[in-house]
Amino acid sequence: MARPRSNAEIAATFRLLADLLSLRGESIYKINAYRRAAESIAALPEPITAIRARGALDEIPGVGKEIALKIEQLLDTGSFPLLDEVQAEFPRSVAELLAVPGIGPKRAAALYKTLGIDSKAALQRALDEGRIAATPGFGPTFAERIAAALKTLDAADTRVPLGVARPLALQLIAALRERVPAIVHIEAAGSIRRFRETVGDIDIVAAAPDPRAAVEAFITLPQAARVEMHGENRCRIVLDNGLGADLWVLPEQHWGSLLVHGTGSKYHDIRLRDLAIERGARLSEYGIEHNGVLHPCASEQEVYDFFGMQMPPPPMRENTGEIELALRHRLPRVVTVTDLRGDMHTHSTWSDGKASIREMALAARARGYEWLCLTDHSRGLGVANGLDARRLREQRREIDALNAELAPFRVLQGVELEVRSSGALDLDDETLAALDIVIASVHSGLDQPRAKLTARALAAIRHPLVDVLAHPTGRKVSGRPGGDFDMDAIYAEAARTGTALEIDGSPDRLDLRDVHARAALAAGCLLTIDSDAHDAEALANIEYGVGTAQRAWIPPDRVLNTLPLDKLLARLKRNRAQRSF
DNA sequence: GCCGTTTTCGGCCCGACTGTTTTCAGTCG
Repeated sequence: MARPRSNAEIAATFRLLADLLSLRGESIYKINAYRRAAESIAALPEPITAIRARGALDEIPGVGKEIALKIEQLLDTGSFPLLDEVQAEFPRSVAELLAVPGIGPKRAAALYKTLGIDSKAALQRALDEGRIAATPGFGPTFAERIAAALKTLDAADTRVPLGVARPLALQLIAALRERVPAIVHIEAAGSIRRFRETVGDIDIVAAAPDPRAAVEAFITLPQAARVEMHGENRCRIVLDNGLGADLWVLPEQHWGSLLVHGTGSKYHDIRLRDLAIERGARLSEYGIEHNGVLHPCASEQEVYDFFGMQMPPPPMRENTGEIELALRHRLPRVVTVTDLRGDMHTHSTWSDGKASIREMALAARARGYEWLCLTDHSRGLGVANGLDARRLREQRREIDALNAELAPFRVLQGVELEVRSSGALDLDDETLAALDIVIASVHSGLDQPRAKLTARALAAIRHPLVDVLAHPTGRKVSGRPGGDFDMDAIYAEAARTGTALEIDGSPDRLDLRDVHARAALAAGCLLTIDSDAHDAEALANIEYGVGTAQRAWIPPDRVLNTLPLDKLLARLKRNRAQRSF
């Protein structure tokens, strides 16, 4: 490997080291120390090179003298003695075996030493040749299980987008509720509840008087292509698409501790259990054991109350500093769905939406909004039936009539304005000035070089009639990486001009993503959280945007669409007036 | 290897499931 520089690369090196040491049978505590340091480094908000320059490496949680030294050697020379030594013992590709479910360090080391299996590919070959089934200590049962695991590993190679996993989870929950009416609580936990943009498997937790009955019902659901394991209160099925789904069920009095445990993250959870130990107690999904007595926790609040700390919203539970702040009662208040007074980015049948303006407005009002910005595409996006100046004037008449009828609810007329490949805006200033709000989008030419692409975004941000830059990077969760923008330049210019940056809640976009939104917040930017809905139902996608904003610790006073109508209009007007043509 | 509201030594998250285990190791979340 080239010399690691980035936090992610340094973290990956320590993960690899931990894996290789586990093959060697090194102390689990030493291995866990390296793993903890790796996770800690991966979650750092600033480049590790900057921390090193400050001489503050050992201030990183889980990094002491030894690991700090190894980090320095890694940065300077690309390796360190222990890494070289253990790699001489086990080729790094042997670590691939650990990713196969059912193979841990002991079996991986045995496979390498007895059969010379040094990679996932070699494992597959050995299985095909029947060498594993024939080896004492492994046998046909093990070989079968591993072969099946390898197949699903390849099929469901990576994590699936949140926008795919969450609806599946909600379906499973509805189906199970129907079959087991005695279920008291049930929720999608894990990375779904934390609104991570991709999901490794579905975690569902439930409270019911008879856990076993719920487990039995779950494993016989038609959605279960395969049952991987099941016991008294836990089970795991595999869905048709290869995604795993775990269910944990306990009686109602344990619901709170079970939900905390199921929500994670793993490292948040471990940190809580450490806190319990410091107080002479033990925390598990059953509750808190203190002086030999188990105190079940029926609500999450009870768990956090035991530690005298605030309860972080699930998207903040990543052990990236939230626990320390919660202990000091200094957790920032983050924006919630109920803080939002309206949606700033929606479409109708006037461009490529599926619902009329009236349908969108009624659905928005039913959500409890005070206002809705209708932002159909501008003419340049021909595929979306974009609007020109004449059609915008026609649309204004329809909106005015609707507003007369729906008052005090208000539909604001806006546009999602194309920023052309040349950098020019798609409509003239006179047309834009007549609109209530303008959000600008870079849809085309996302493969342009960094300088040109960034210049387009900056031109839009600087334009006095542009209020919001929509989905700023253009990335898609399911694959498209997004344009090579200079994000720091975009944050700086947006902060300077007061142009808001969007967190687009459409689950395939989530753009800005969590880390970008956090950086934008730090740079002093104003944000919007939008659904980008193309039909009435999709207005609910705002929840994904709010989840992403919570992951970025965005407070409500930095989100434009928490403003009531009069303040929003005044804010837009004032911002336009302050920026001269 | 790291760390400290009992500690600079002696701990290190916790419980469930699987397999072939006749009392527990390995793996997982």
